[in-house]
Amino acid sequence: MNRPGEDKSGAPAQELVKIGAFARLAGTNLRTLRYYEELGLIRPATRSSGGFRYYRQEDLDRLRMVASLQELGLELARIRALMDTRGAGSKEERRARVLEALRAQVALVDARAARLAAQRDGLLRALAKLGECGSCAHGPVPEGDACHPCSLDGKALPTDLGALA
Amino acid sequence: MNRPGEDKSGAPAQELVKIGAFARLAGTNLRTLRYYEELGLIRPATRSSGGFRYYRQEDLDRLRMVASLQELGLELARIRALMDTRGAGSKEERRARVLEALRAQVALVDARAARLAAQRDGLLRALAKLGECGSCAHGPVPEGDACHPCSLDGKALPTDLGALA
DNA sequence: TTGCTCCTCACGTCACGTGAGGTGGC
DNA sequence: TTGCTCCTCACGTCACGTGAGGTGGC
Repeated sequence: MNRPGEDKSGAPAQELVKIGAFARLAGTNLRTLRYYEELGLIRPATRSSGGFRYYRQEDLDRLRMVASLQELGLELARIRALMDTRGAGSKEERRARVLEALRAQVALVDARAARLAAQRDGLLRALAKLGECGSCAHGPVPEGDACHPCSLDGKALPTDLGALA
Repeated sequence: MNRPGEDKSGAPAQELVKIGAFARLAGTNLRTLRYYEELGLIRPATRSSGGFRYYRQEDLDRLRMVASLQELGLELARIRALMDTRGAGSKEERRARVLEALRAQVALVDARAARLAAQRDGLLRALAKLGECGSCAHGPVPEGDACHPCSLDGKALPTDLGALA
């Protein structure tokens, strides 16, 4: 049960760190590293006979790239697919794959942003309408009457807030 | 085993529909209705002796409001909390609670939008940088060298794309 | 009786968080 | 030997989707 990376002279063959130190270096945590390993994203360079994971400093590059791509919103499966095909094909082909993935991500982000904008819009509209209710003597009673249409202007409430107001 | 809502004369006391019809009326599906019931958001007016759910047309109002609030991005637990306190307190208090929830939601949406904007920004930057790589003779070899810093300008690649390009 | 509708589990999704219960390493 | 670190399950999250296997209702 000795730590790996040591030859008989006791000199470390490389800089190996346990998962805790590695996580600290990378600004992440143990669970995430184990999860990434499960997904095939990063593996420790070796394991001790007791099962402890040992990482090389160089593995940080790979981990940092995963983190970077994740910050851009890519999901882990996509990131894995991208990294799996590293080294496959020519330099041009590899670049094309990355470009493709990033462009697809831009489209995804745009779609999400559009949804959020619509939500914001609906929220402001509802907020404005509820502002008017302040001066309205009507309104649903506790028993559950709903305001639709609005007693003030006869139009449906935005997003059917009728029953809530 | 007769359907509920019928008295001895066989005349329906109210308009009762089974879950399938109700889902169709509401533009949703069975699973969602059952899930909402589990969360305490909507309950069928009654059940047949065989366990079938029967809904009133009027229950549509409540369901539509859940759907509307969900479109605004509120999570179901929040929606439930809002609807649970309906009828509690004065008209003003109820209005204040709704206003509060909607304002909190605006803040949430804004935060999400900011994150998306940052992602979009990072994506465009990475895309631009990768564009330059096309004319670069360097680049990581299959064995795993990474481009950091960039061989062209000596600066770190955006979002650590170095190992990918 | 035949179908169509409905029922209740219960697993899967995504990226981890959070224990529980138990050992490795210096 | 004491602690600190690490190990492997395994459940929980959120809003359902998707079967499986079985019955209700007209």
